[in-house]
Amino acid sequence: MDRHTDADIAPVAALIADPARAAILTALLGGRALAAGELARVAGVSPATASSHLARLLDGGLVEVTRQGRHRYYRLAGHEIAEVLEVLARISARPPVRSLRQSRQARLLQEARTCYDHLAGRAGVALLDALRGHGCLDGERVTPQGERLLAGLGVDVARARRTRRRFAPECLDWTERRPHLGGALGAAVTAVLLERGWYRRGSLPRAVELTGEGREGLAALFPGKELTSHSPVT
Amino acid sequence: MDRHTDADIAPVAALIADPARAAILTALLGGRALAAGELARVAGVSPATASSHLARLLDGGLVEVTRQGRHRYYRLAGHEIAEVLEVLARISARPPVRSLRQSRQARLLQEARTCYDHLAGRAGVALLDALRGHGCLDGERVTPQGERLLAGLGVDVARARRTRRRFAPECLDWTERRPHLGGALGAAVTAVLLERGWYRRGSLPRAVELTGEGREGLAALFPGKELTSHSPVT
DNA sequence: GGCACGCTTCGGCTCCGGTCGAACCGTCAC
DNA sequence: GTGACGGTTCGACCGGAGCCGAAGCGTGCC
Repeated sequence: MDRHTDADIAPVAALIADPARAAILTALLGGRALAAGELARVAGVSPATASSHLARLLDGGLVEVTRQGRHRYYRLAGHEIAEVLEVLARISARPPVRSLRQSRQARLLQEARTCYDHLAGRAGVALLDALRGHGCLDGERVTPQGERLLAGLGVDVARARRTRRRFAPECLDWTERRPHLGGALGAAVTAVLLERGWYRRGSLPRAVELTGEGREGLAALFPGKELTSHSPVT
Repeated sequence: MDRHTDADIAPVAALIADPARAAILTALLGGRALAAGELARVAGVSPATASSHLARLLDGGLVEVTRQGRHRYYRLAGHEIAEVLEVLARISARPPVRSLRQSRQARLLQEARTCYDHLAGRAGVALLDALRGHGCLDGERVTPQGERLLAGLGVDVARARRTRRRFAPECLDWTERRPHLGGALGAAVTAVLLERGWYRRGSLPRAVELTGEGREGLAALFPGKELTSHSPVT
């Protein structure tokens, strides 16, 4: 068989294969655009090296850039890219935890993080469970009851449905090994949760944390459910 | 942020990043186990080089091997690996077609191929459409009507449901850009189609082709639907 | 204007990893 | 046994890619 009849996956894989670039891409999985300097720090390389990596990622279409003053903010080029990184993470070994600080950071990410633009980790899995448990979702369809609940929360379900992106796929969580809500609906719900201040961005690029209002709001929305683990991460 | 708190995706990506290894993995997407020599030919490298690549893939857990006499047959290490390759293919550029022969091969693969262990290409997409169009599937659930139809075909739906693998996810087809049936159910259905001789393995590693019985059988099963394109690939 | 800062470009260094031929090991055929 | 064949291992070669310091470019601040 002639290999040229197939899509050429090697070049894209090569872009992800470098440790510095992988670190950059993983940091961008947080969904926010980050400045080149920050990314250099994240990847543990000099600004010169990071710049060269970013140029290659840009050329390969994995990231996009916007200039703002003397900063250049980089972000992932789309949710398909995020999907590739998530799927890769699922079959990659989790490196051993080396320090107390790392262990705390790891636990923060396991608890609640963004997966590009939707909620993941224990919180994301629990949210999907709660939606299903309250009969808001049937497969990928939103039930009438779900429409009411989401509308009350401020989620524009109809708008999410109009996008070309898949509506409400399950996204297998690589720390929990169980699904959380992805797709256009997952992104819309997560955007609302952040706007309302129920979750806020944490100190790590991908981490988010539940706020006091969030705890109350979610408890009212899903009575009898606990959306996060009982012991806060310390 | 410390990058060690995340799964490190770079090593796995590096395994896929080499053109020869990518060709080997893509060939193994056909779902069959192939001998080392065949894979060397497919990748366009010497047996020595291929052997070194296969050793690395084995070490990285991407492939498995079984010895049979003086042959060693390699296969993908699981459907998660196949998933990674498919997702990567989706964001990778399709290389330009260079010759008539390649163009014919490409058209064969577009028409019908296996995606590790389930049917893909136009045929796979049409099959999912037919199942949905006849009310056999509702989201990921099999309807009573679907149970009857699949049982008549000889698919053991209950057994597919018992596996730990996801039951009936949609798998976005990278040539058609529309979903086909994946997961445990997709694999079970495809196995039956091959057992019955409705499809048979083609000359290319991943290609399959509809047989005469297959055309009749599918037409009887899904009256009024055409499961493949009207013009045969020549 | 002048300086500080963020980022990129350039040049040169180093090293990892892909490549093959040749030799080696095991299996099958006769 | 002996030869053919499939596959792996070894050793040597070579090119590409990652790395950094220094210099260059543009923007913002005072």
